[in-house]
Amino acid sequence: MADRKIISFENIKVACKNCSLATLCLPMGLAPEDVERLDAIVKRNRPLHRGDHLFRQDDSFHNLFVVKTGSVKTYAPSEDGGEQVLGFHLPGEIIGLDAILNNRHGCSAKVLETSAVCELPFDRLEDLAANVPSLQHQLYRLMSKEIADETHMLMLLGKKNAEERLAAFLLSLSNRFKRRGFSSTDFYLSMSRHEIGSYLGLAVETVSRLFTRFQDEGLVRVERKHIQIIDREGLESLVAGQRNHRDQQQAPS
Amino acid sequence: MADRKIISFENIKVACKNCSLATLCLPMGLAPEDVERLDAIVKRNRPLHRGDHLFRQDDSFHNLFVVKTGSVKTYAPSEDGGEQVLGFHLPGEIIGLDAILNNRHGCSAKVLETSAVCELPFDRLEDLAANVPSLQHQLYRLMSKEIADETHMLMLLGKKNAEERLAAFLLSLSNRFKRRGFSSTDFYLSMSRHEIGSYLGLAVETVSRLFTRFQDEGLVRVERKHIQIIDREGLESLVAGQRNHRDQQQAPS
DNA sequence: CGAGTAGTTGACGATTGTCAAGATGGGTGG
DNA sequence: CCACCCATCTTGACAATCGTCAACTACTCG
Repeated sequence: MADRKIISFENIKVACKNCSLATLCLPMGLAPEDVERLDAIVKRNRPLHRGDHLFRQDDSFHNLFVVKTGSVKTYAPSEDGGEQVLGFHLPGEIIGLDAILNNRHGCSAKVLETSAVCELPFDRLEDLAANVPSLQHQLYRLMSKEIADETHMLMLLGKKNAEERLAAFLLSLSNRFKRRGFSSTDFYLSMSRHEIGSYLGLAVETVSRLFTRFQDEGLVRVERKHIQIIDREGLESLVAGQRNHRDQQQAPS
Repeated sequence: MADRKIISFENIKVACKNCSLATLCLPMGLAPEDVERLDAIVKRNRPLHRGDHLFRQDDSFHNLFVVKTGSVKTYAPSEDGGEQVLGFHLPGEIIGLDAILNNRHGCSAKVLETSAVCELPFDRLEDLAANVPSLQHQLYRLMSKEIADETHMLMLLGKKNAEERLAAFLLSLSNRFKRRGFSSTDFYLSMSRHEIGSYLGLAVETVSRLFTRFQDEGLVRVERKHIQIIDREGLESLVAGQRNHRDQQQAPS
């Protein structure tokens, strides 16, 4: 644990070329000299702490952010102080792409735990991309991925029931942890039940009940924030909609 | 009516520089000579008819598509022949951006009525964008808009009830028609009740009931596909969640 | 150690989906 | 040109999922 912390803090300072996330982040597919040019515009800040904001809704847009370690949530604040959670972001994931349109952030971003975050001035990134085709392409790919991911989420919210949503959520986290070199079967949630519910369009109580039910059914072991995936296939067949009847509907012509 | 048709068909052939959509499509903000370069790579096809596909899920990706006249739906087919509608696309809107990631279309696209569609070979567009900064920026903006729009839809599906969803849908169409020079208060739906329901995550019957209720409450006039917005403000206050209680929830910390 | 927040569990009700039957209208063929 | 047919839409009755309210437990953090 102490070891992990030290490694994390060293990571904060490392340039893209030495960063373990290079294969899923912006540098993916870039030639070494182009990575250096990218490195030159990346700002690396001190670690942020739980509750710190990367930006708030309506802030003017200057930088994209990439999570390096830790996790971040994006959310839409509502007048009455409520929050609709829009996404959870793990290391290597880019935040802020929706702000290019109006040069203004459409949502807020807050770190969920002590996290390191890289900052990329978008205007300089855009200039660099114009001169580095592989970077330009990678930017398009990352934006495309954001669109595809959100489309996937639309399907989840549009036609899946509570149980399918939570199962899909757990599997998504599992897969993302795996790609980042963490265990895919044993991890800690950095977000609250309430935040999970908000993200999945469910009440806290429903999330809580589902966790206990999944545990009773032997799909997972849950101990507050600590999750162990016991029966991955079971979860997958839930997502596939084994019990989903709305699926059968047709939307003809 | 005959007049409208003739105008539509003339539109099909016009180059970007003469196209009435130039202010909301790719050419927005481009210098005239750059619009000509863009024109050079745009393919303009014969009109498509109801039910024709632009592409199907898993097709390999070569072109982006822009609706010129008519309307198109994107949807995710499911094994059993069902469809989950992902979006409805009006003139000036780009389709296919989610396919850049894997060079493969993640959904299918089908025209809802006789429509004209422009085709843009993405690799040539990418090359051109690298040499025309304003085009590159416009491409980023359009992708950003796609992300922002989907985020908006996530909020709709995540925390709005049936009535709020349908009201938001009608207002969205109204606004989009207005920007395109059509009436914002009197229009025809090119999609079925079933497709609306699929898009909004509701059963057909719920959509149908809501239409009659909205009409009874004097918000709209509905006559099958013909919609007239009577009380725009009433619809807006519905969307704002006048009756929505889930809104009051907090997602603390 | 105490207070407040997060999580769990139970009881209940409302919204919305499901099933079924009927109405409407557009399209086609005689 | 009319009539029939089939898909779409509407309406009603019922049921189930999931949200709401409430009480209680268990952490976490000063």
